[in-house]
Amino acid sequence: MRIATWNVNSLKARLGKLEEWLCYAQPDVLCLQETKMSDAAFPALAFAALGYESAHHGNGRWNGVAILSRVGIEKARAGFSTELPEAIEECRILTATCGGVRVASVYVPNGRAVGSEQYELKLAWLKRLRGDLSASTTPDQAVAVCGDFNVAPEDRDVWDISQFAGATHVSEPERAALRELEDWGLVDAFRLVYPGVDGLYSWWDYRAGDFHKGHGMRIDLVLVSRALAGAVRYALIDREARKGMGSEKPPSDHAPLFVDLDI
DNA sequence: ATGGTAGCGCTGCTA
Repeated sequence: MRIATWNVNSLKARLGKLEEWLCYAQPDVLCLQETKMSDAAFPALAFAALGYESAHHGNGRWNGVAILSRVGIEKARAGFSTELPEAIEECRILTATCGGVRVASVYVPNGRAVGSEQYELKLAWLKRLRGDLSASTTPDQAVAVCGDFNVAPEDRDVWDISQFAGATHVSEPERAALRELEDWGLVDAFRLVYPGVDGLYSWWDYRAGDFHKGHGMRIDLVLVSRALAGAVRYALIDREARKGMGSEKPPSDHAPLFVDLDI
């Protein structure tokens, strides 16, 4: 099974590129983030034409997550398993069972600035995610949590850690919240494949030519449960898709990540 | 040079 994740930064703006990418990358399951779309506008028919069933959770202007699957979608659930005020969940998580794997597409809040109200919300959201996982499944089951975590797990996951003093995405509380997910029983699949390779990123700021300078961060992750870790065969961040694939329209600021599992 | 770009949508917010 090839499972992928991509923050598309507006599905409406990226639909053509996404269709093209589906045709050559051939994922079995794809988690999308930042669709910036309402459920009513979600182009399910376009995906069905390519052989994908889909589910979407979005309100329109901000956030929005989706799952596409050509190995079935069952028991789709928008939001966390227990009700929370809308301001906390914000259309940032969608979970479904695809080909026997419980898949979550997550868009973790950005956090804006360390110590801000939004930063505290980010930490609370990650804690909530862990609570949700332990309430609804176990690491002995096939689970994959995929998406834009807005956290770089280690210093080597950013282009120059000295440029990030006091910044979000690298702060210790954020990393600790991510480690709590791993302590529950999730493994960073990309690092299983590239344990010793630095300089591999999934996001680059649109500004200042950051992509071409190699000024990026690895914040898009596929976390697999212990039950699946042994099945990880290959992983890749598709930097070509970040280049724009020859189109005039700008690409997303994120590259897609896919992981191949022997299941 | 305290900058820069993109999306949404029409004003300024979010990233």
